[in-house]
Amino acid sequence: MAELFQAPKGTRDVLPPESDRWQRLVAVFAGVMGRAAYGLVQSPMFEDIGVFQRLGEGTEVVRKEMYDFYDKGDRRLALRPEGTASVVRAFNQHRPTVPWKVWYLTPCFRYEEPQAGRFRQHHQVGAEAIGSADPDLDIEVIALQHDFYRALGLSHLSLRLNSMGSPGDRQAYAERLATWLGQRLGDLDEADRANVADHPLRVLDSKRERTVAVVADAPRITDHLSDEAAAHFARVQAGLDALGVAYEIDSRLVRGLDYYTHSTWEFAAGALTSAQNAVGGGGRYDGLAESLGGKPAPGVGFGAGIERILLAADAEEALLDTAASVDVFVVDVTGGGAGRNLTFELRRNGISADRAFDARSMKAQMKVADRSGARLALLVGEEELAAGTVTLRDLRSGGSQTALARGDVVHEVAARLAR
RNA sequence: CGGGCCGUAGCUCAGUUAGGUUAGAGCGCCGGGUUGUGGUCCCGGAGGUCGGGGGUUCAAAUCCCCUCGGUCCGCCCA
Repeated sequence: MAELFQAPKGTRDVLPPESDRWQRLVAVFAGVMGRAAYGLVQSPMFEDIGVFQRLGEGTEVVRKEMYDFYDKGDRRLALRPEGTASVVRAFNQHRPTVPWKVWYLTPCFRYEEPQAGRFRQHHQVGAEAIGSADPDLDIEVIALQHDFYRALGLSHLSLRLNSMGSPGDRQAYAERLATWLGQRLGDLDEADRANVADHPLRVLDSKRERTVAVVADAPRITDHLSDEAAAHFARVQAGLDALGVAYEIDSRLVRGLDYYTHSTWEFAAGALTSAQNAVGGGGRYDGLAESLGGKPAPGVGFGAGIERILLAADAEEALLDTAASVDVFVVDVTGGGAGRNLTFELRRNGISADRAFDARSMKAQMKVADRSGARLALLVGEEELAAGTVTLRDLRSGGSQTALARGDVVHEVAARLAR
């Protein structure tokens, strides 16, 4: 026997019926974004590694989790670890009219140890609005993300919101924080000390006990915003209030990616007890387009992890599996040809239909018909074939049967299904 | 990168503590229950190198060593 291959570590096959939940999730997302005039963008799953390195040298994602490789042309490429960078790169490349409002569905790759809600390949839906600094776009994007979760039936979600201020504010605050933390190095957890000088904001994100205790008293970014940034933040809060999107301000919220300015936020699933309870997050990234070599262009967007959303949905018993079924099941005990033709005739007239294969017995075919969930069975035996008829059996109401002329089948079935 | 738990049929698991007849169950799958008909019920069947390798022993799913997976926690993140 040849070696039995398995899906690589940290990856999963999504099969029916679970894949049906994916389809519905994506359909809900496409609906929410489509109604808000966001269009689908498809971009390559790999890019020049530089595109992702601009996400920030302070991020774990870039520092040690990148799936990078050299291709046959000696180009250094990487599989995308997140969705925003490629979209911004595409924006720079194509210069669409602004604001450019797009959504995406993509796998993301990160080389890390798998655990509950964490994979080497996971999937995100997300949206970006690029080319406008209007705080109403921050609001629009946050509210759309919120509405997406609600449309899925999720209710136990919390939204934490923060502002990183303008790029200047962020820089000034980082320096202020580095100085403050530098005076308390000895009190920090050893593992966090290395970040103080170069990536002080990362220290705010630490979950280590000693560090958390120290950071509780650290200066808050929201106390050091410029007037302009403070006004932006106030407008965002007012807008969310007006749209009924609940949130709490968390001035220590620092997300994993370094490019955020102004609004930054994260949705967590209260129903998830695992450590990986973030189901999505986003922020404004006014400096990213420029750092990717484009003209300066502000932008704002979010990503949401499909696997995590489905875990949260499981916990809330939302977005449940629905048994996929067809309307009609065709049983043919005359060899299969008549049933094949009838099945396609139904399908070509917009009626979902399936059939059995391998010339099995009528009993066996009826079992399959039952499992298929079909409302109606159409039976073709030697008698029907000779008489030019098809027997219609109602599988739900006790099994009443009627004979139909072969030529009337589609019409009759359609009429029955319409009831 | 550090740590815990777990690998026996397609799935969920017994059996491992005190090694011993052809390794079991439920579900699922296939066939049958007399002359074309599902869901309940009954009968039968297929399907497992007990994760892999080595060792101890008359004898290993069971004991020992190594190894590979899976899973979960920390850290980090969706």
